Formats: sequence, C-alpha cells, structure tokens
Amino acid sequence: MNFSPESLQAFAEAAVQGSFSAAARKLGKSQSTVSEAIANLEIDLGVALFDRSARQPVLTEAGRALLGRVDEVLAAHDRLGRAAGQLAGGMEPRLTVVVSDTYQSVQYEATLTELDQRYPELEFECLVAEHSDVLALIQQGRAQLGLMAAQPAYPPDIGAATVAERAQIGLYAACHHPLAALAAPSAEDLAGHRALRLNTYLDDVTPSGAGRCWSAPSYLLLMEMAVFGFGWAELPRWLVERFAVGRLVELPVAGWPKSLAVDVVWSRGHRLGPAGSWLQQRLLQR
Amino acid sequence: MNFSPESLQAFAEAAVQGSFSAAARKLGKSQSTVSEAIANLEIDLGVALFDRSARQPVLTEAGRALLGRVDEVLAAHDRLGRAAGQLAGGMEPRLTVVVSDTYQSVQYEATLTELDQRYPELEFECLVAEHSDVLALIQQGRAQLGLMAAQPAYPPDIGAATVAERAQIGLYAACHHPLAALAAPSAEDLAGHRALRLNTYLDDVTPSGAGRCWSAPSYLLLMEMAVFGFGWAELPRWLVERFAVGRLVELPVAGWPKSLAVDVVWSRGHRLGPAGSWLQQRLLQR
DNA sequence: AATTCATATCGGTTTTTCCGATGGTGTCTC
DNA sequence: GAGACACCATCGGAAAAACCGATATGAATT
Repeated sequence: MNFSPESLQAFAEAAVQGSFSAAARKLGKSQSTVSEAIANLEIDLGVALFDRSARQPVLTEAGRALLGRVDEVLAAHDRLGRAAGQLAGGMEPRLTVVVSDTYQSVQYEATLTELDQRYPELEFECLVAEHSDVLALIQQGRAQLGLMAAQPAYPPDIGAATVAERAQIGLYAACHHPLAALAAPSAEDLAGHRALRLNTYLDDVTPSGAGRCWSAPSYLLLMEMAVFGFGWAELPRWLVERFAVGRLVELPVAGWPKSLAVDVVWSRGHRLGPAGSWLQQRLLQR
Repeated sequence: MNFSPESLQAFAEAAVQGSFSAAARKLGKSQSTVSEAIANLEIDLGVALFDRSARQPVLTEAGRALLGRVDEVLAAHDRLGRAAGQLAGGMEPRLTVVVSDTYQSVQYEATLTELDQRYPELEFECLVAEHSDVLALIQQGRAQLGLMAAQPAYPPDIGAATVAERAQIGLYAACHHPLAALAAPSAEDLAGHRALRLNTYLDDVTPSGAGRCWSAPSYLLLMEMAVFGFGWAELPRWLVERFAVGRLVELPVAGWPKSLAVDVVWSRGHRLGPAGSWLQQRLLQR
C-alpha cells in the first residue's frame, strides 16, 4: 500500500501524453523506467491502468478514475514542496495579526486578498482584541502585527506607525429609538438614555455612568444590542454601513462623528518575516 | 523535490507521538529507520522539522506548518489506495444514472446520500433525459440505471421493474392565471388557454394542439414558464412543492392529479457493479 | 553518580530504482 | 509484402535507497 511519487508521476504523465516514451522523455528518464514504474504501480494498485492492446496505451475506466486521485496526491505533494521552499527561503510559517474592531474596512479585506495572492502558502491568523490587549499579544509574540487606535505613547519595545486612512466613529441608535426622532440630540439627551459601551479585558477606560450602561466585549455585539433598541452606542462607521444599514441611524450630536487615527504596531524584539513586513508596508502606504 | 511516503509517514507519526521510537514501534520499523527517514526528509525539505535539544523532539514552527501539508499528502495517498482497493474488488469506477424529471423526490435524494455514505469513493453521475432517450443512453452503455415513466413494453435487452412509490402529476397554472380563479375547470376551459408541453428529442408524444402550445425540454423550464403565467402545464407534484410553492396553484380538473408508475430500467447486456445493483435494489424496495 | 529512555550514527544487507540493450508488435511507406 | 519506424515489455547489471542491529551520546530522573 505504498505508492512512490516516481510511479505516480510516470502514470500521470503517461496518461496526459498518451505514450510511455513521450512521458519518459518529458520526465528525463528512460523508457524502461517509466514502463516498469507503471507496471509496478498496477501491481500495487491491483488494477490495470492502461489497455495495451492498441499501438498506444489507452487508459482503462479504472485508470481514468484513479488518475484523478493520483493528481490529487501529486498536487498535495507539490504544495508541500512549495511550502517547504518558502520556509527554507526565510518565509515565516505563520503570520498573526490582531485587529481592533475599530479599524477594519473594505481596504483591509482587499489587502488580505492581495496577501493571499502574493503568499498563497502562508498560514494567516487574525485575532480580535481591544486597546491594551493588542499590545500584550504582540509583546508576548502571539501576534506579529496589530491595528489599533493610535496612542500618544507606546512601550519602548513596541514600534508603531500611523495609517493614512482614519477610522470614523459615529453615534448610533435603532431607528425606532427615541433619540432617533430628535433633530439634534444634545449630550443631556444622550445621558437620558442607556449607553452601550465596550468593556475591554484590562479596563483602563472610564466606567463612568456605570450601572445604567450595558457593555459587550466587541463592537459587533454592541451593534446588535443597539439594533434591538437597548440604547445608543459609539460604533465604527464601516461596521454599521456593512451590517446594520437601515436598522441603525447616526445621531447628529455636536462633535460627532469623530475620526480616529489608527496605528500599525509591531514588536521591535521579534523581527518580521517577508510576509509580515510586506503587509506592514502595504497597510501604511494607503 | 521528491518525498517518499515512508518519510512522510514517519514524520507524521513522530509528530503525533512526540517520539521517534514510539513512531517506529507503531509503524513496525526500527528506530534508526525512522530517525534517518526524518533526517533525510529535513534535508529534502530544507528546513528543520524537530527541535532535538530537549529529551523528546518537539516540532519547530516550520514543522508544525508543514505537518498539515504532509497530512494532506498522506490523506490523498490513502484515498488513492482505498479507491484502488475498491476497484480491484470489482467495484465499478463510475455509476451513471439517467432520470426523467418525472421521477424524483426527497426519497431519491435520501437514497443518494445513503449511496454516498456506502460508497464514498464512487464517482457518481446523474443525467436528465425524457422518455425514449433514457433507454437510448442505457442501451449504448452511457448510463447504467434509469428512472422513467413505466412503459407497457420494453426492448428485449432492457430489464425493468416498477418502483413502489408512484409519481404524482398535476395540472398547474400561475396564481394570477385566469384558470386559477375557476372552481372546477373543465377540459374545454383548459383548451381555451395555452398549454405548456414537454418536447422530447425523439418525439413519439402527440404534438396535438400545436401552434398554440409552448414547449420546453425539461419540466423545470416548463414550470418557470407556468410561473410567469404563459399557460398551464402538467408538472410533477414534487417539483412544484419544492420550487414553486405559492407561485403555482393546482387546477382541480376531473381525473387529475394522475399518478404515474415509475420503472427502474437497466441493460441486460452490461452487468451492474456492486454500487449499481445496490442502488437498483434500494430504489425498488421503497 | 547511576539509571533510564531517547536519538544519532555507522556498517552491512536487502530492496528498489534506473539504465542500456534486446526482442516483439502494430503502423506506415514504398 | 518488405522494410523502416516508433512503441512497449523484459532482462541483467549498476547505482541508490531503505532498512536493520549495534553502538555512542545526551538529557531527564533517582
């Protein structure tokens, strides 16, 4: 039950060429090698792959059926070889990016598809965390790159650069929420209704007005709560436009929407691999 | 760029066991064989797979990444072996069934999922044809089994048996069609509106009332035309209930709906393989 | 320090792979 | 119909590899 890659290659090539000799020439081996390889493969498989009664061998039905399976094996084999080649050439085996819900956009996804095309063998991982959790994940080496709201200062082992595009944060409430009816809600109007706030795991954020306010660990959950009318919330504009258009309305409060600078952050300790530094550059050059 | 299955197996087993010796015992080979196989694989791949500084070898990051690829190769390898074993054991490489739109049902699909579970390596093909085309495809060996409206007699080289479940054929029109408003439409009422008929390729069916009637080669197209209100049509009940419920209404004409016997047909010349005869039996025993 | 269990390495045997040469067979040309 | 030609199967020997047992070494454990 052990099929050598040489035999499989010989079989596959002979099948497409329709000739053992042609396959041998293409593979740079002698004709007898290909002939014997296929004969041995037929013995191992227990099935005749070619009908040799004609001048040129033609695939049997079984051969036709098995050719597909053989191609799958060879394709997987090739992918393994390519992946190994990349790794041997210094490519990092995995790239982990941690993003805050705050920053994301259509451009982010376009960049990822570009990353996929450029590094098809790369294992990519995307984590979601807020604020200081992003830095923690990067410092401990769990992630290589982060996207988060720009901070005035970073720890010394963290590198950071600001993305050109700023994140838009607006105030939203459900269409049927009382605040939605007001032409220009004031800060007092907001205080009169329940607020929906993000609760980070390491909360350095003001838990002001606690008790009345509801919280959730991600903007997505927060948005769902807003859609159900539980209160108003600060939400990234792209998130609403993407998933809650028509169900939430933006509240025209003075000073809103805010636009927030977004930083790409990385660890100075762990050096980025080729894919990581490409992605870093790509995110910054927008 | 050629990785022997032995090396890959040794690597994969060592990775799950966390020990070369344990892998060797499991694979029935000597410890040195596994050690050398993995060492050679590392040379071929160009990357270190294990970190040997500790007592037991632990996967490197590259090894962890490549293990997935290796598993894919081995899985494809196994599938090839299983498929070959089936073929060697007399299994047909492909089963082609030709059905008429007339017969199909939820039970047909349930039977197919059962077929998939029972013969996971089988290549299955489903053709659609009407009436005599079904027999032609079977006679020429293009298909092994057929499902069609029961005929009073068959050619001598065709075997046939009747399925227990009968197909229900009703008269349908769009909800907004004039006929839909009638409490009990008569045959004259029908004649007063355009009929939608099936046109088989070898038409032995009466093209009566031609000129006025529109036709299509499949019940699905016919049904779409009925949904758009182009006329009334004879349609299999399952098709309407599945895809046009609420958009078509059944016309309560006297003598309708008809119930039609369905036959499984096969060629006496080509013997059925295991999967074919299983499916034949399964279709009949409902 | 001794024990234990693991891996790496080495020499030798067996197996597989590969090649060139040879012979048989169907096809095409003259 | 004879000959040339291209193709495939088979054979013998050489090269490569897979494999094993024995041995050395190294890291945890006692």
